[in-house]
Amino acid sequence: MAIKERRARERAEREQLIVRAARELAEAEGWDAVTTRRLAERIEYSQPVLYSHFSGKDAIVAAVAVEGCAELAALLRAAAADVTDPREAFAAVARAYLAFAEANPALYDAIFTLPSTLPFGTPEAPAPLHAAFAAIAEPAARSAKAAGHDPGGYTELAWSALHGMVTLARNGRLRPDLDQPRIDAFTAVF
Amino acid sequence: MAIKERRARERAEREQLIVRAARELAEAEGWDAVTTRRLAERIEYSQPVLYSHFSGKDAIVAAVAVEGCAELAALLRAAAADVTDPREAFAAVARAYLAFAEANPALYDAIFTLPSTLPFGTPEAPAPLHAAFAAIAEPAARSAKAAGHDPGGYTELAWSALHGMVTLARNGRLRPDLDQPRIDAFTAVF
DNA sequence: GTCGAATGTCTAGCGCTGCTAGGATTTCGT
DNA sequence: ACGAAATCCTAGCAGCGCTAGACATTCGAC
Repeated sequence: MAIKERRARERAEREQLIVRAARELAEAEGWDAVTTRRLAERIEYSQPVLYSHFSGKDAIVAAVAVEGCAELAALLRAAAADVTDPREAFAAVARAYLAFAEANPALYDAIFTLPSTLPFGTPEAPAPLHAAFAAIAEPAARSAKAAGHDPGGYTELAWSALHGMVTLARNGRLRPDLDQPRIDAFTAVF
Repeated sequence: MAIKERRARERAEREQLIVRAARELAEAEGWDAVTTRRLAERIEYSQPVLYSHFSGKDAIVAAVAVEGCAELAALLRAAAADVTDPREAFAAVARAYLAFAEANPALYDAIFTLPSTLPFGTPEAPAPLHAAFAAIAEPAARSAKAAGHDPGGYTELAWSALHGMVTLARNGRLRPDLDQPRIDAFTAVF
């Protein structure tokens, strides 16, 4: 019985080892550099071992994304925790979101940009996905209401603006000297 | 001399054939399906012929993107052509932009989403790139000014919101039932 | 028309990718 | 110690972007 538990523990540790290796390699060199061979080497197993834990490379990326969602949710909640004004709270959430994306580009891509097998927006989605979305949507909705707007469209528009800023800036399509004016415009609007 | 011209003409036609094949295949099946083998088969040449026209697959995608920029620019200019009110003109541009993205997902990705070798935002960028960006930025700036905002940050924020809406919606991260409220919110803000 | 040079196109193959089949090794229970 | 179960591995598949050098075609000169 103790053997079964040790085995399960080792298995879980190895799974986490794979997810961590993928994440670190992606942040260091981009997702293109995350190959099954490099992951296998990094965890000191052979390639097929990856497949005893995950259905494929996509599933590894999805696991990294789920981990990232949990962290993002926690970060956004913390950003808004001591702010009572809804608009100020959402401004704080927005700044935290942008900072997260800047600090964790590969994680951000895994969650929001890369093709994904994760069931976003469905009831079956893992809890961290719900948590991350709620951590954006709830402060956004409160801010919209405080400004007299209908929260539905505004919430999604605000998130779209954040996401657009992240992705266009990263692709070199936005002017770096307009970073602050852009964020100021964002907080003025939303 | 006439032989030289015929050769140049044939070469240009073949180059255009490659770009068209890539574009059609991408729109039909996504960029993942655009492989050098499939392109070569489709234009009825062997693979290495692609490399006598383009430095690599990236360059083919870039050529598609440049073509798409020209079309987008023309479309956006046409959308705003008969609208005198700056805010209405930009609303029309926004709708045209969203419609373009929806009608041409692969083209949109080639321009705005995929890693690119194109020198966006530099003086050396091909004219269609400048034209497409100007066709977004100029109406946006006029709309911002008409509303009493500083155009710099607002212009880029507006574009970020559009781009965010396109990409998040495509990835299934936005609610389809909020499509219209989201666009209404956009035009109310920008 | 013939021939050689120039130009263009091809086959074959490289290194790399994600993934799998089946064999080899290790662990566990008796 | 032995056999079964679990785990891990090697080797290899099909596919990817790209390249070297061989082969084929076209062109210009005679």
